[in-house]
Amino acid sequence: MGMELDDRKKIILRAIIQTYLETGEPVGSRTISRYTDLNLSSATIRNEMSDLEEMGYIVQPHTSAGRIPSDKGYRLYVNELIQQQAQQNLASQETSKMVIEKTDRLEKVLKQIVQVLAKNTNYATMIAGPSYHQNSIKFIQLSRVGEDQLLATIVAEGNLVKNQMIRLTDPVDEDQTVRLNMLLNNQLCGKTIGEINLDMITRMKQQAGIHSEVIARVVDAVAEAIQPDEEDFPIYTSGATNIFDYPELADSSKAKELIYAFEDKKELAEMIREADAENKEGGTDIQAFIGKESPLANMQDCSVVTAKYKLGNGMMGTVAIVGPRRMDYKNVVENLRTLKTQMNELFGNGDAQLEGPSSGREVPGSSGQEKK
Amino acid sequence: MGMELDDRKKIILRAIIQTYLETGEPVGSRTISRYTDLNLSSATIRNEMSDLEEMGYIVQPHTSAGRIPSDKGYRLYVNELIQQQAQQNLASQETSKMVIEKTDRLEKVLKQIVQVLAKNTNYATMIAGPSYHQNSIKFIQLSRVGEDQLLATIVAEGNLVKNQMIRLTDPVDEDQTVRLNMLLNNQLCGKTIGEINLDMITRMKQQAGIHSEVIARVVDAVAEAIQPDEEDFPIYTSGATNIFDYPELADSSKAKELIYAFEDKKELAEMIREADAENKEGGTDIQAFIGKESPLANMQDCSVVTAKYKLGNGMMGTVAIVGPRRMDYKNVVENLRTLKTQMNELFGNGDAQLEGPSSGREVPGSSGQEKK
DNA sequence: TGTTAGCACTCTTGTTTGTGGAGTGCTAAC
DNA sequence: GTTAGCACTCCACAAACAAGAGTGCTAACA
Repeated sequence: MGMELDDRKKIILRAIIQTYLETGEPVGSRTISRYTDLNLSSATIRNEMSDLEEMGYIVQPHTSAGRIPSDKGYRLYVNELIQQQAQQNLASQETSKMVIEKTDRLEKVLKQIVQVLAKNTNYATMIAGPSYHQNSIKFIQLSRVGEDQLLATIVAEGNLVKNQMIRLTDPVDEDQTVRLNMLLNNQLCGKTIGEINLDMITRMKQQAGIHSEVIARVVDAVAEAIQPDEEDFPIYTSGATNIFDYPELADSSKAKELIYAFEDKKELAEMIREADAENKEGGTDIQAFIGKESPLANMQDCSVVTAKYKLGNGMMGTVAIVGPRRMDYKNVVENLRTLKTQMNELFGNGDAQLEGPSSGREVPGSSGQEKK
Repeated sequence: MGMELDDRKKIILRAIIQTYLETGEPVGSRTISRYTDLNLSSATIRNEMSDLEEMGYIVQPHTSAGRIPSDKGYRLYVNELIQQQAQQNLASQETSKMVIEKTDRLEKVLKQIVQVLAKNTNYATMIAGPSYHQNSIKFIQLSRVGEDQLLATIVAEGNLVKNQMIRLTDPVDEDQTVRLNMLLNNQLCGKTIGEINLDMITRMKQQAGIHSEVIARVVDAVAEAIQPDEEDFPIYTSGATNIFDYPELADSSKAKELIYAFEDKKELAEMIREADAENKEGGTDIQAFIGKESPLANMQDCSVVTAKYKLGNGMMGTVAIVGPRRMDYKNVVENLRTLKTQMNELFGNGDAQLEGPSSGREVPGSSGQEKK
């Protein structure tokens, strides 16, 4: 019995998958017989398909229907695709129609990315910005806003900015503010946010001595500001409604769950984390989760393709594209690859060219011109 | 012919509407005959319904089906509802299960509001935060980040904070920075952001004299930071997926448009603006847009109920609830009313109790305790 | 004059039934 | 190993049908 996956079977499998991706309907032996240049009759194809089914690469929705690819079949196809692409990754990039405008606000870049990807692929896209957590603090500016109010402005590597209002029980004067400012800077500058732990904070409180009450509050506030909270993992999405274009996802119950995930974003953050975790072991930067492999329960009927990108200043972002199982993997992978080169062009050459957002978003960036 | 809307007709109409709101299905004469305590036979009801239809308060989906309320019918019902509620608005408020936690970050309050409303009503909700535009500038802090970089931190009334990175062509020293800082503060403090126009900016550039090149860039940057941009109208949404629970909105094409509006938010901003515009003329603070009255083309099949709230520091926010035509107006209006009292409790007593977000969102607020 | 019972009629909704088509598996011939 | 042929299966779609809900109208009634 011809039970190994010889070349002919591969060709047929690929033909089945490609046809199915285009039409979305189970594909029969006759179609393949014409579609390929193998010059085989439908009967022969039928035999091969029977084998392919037994091997688990394709399935029949019901007897006497055509075949559709199984997750295993997609897997094979996608793996090949990713490897192929990796080799000739310079060839097709020039043909890309992706345009990421230069801008100096990270937030805007991220929004653009998801929008462009959503438009190019017609799937739902998302991107997770860099986590504030791994950046080190550049400096802290303490300003008196009123008698008993201070504003702490914390600037981290990559020009991420966070603001924190501090309301005090007792008034402070300008002098104290300056001293506090120095103390904070001495202790915290250069440390990464992850490094700043409770130990350090209590030590600072002790060193404070005289105004220990005031400083306790200030230090606490600053500590809170830089603690990674839910907002620390900013996520932008675009094209969530694209899923309505794919009938297999558009029925109310599934669509509701998917859309909810894109609205809520907490689940998405979870997904990104899981995807990143798996990505570490694997070598490639592009990762595909097909059907049941999907990291999220809601997305068992979808495929998710993720990729990691440099965002300047050593920050990394992860982008994910969510579509139906029968997504156009080729197009998706191509888009992700061209995005990669674009990002390298934008951020590859060394130093900061854009400001990071505060806590990931929404703080206006520079109007400074980029050095071209 | 009994062509004026006498009391009995009103009762029947109300009964029809209420029943329809509950069941979602056309309601027949027999149902009303039992449901009301009028003790009338279905035949009589039929006659009355025939009249009501001729008057335009109800319609028949097809011959020999029950009746459903028309927009005009809803209008009457809702108007009554709003007025009734306005009178007895103290009675039922205690029974509310709405809980807005005290917190000192405006952003979080807004998020909470939409979430609670979405949960209580099971409709899609949104809130537009205060526009930065009408607030006046409290002070500006200019900090040197590097040789050729400045960070401008702009604090406005209500403790809205904006950050703006400024990249310069030439380096500046500490001394210049301080002088620039003073100039900016002298000129801009106390002005509302709306007041700061091009005139003022060019005047400042002239006054600058010596480092006019540097100051031009700084002033421009600050000006840009406080210009109302798209982000100036922050909108939070929740429960967009609730619309899937209402079959009349859940079919793909309509759902797609609605969900898209909630994802994109630009359209929502537009809607809020229109609603606010209409709200000015009308006296009441709660406004209902029923079916075709809806301010957005996408929402012609929905009803939208909006309300305005104080958010402290004289800021106003507008909240909107979007559901099917047959939404539970009573519950919605009740929820909006209790929200109103809650907000008054939280923000009614005078001064700033929370920090505003930068550009409306995402800047960490104070950990300072509220004075209770 | 307003109210009610009765009845024929209409329209929707759900179910059943039947038919065409696409596709398969198998067998036998090449 | 490949292919033609054929019987069989199953879905998708349409037509036919029955049940139910509700109406409008007419005629009787208080």
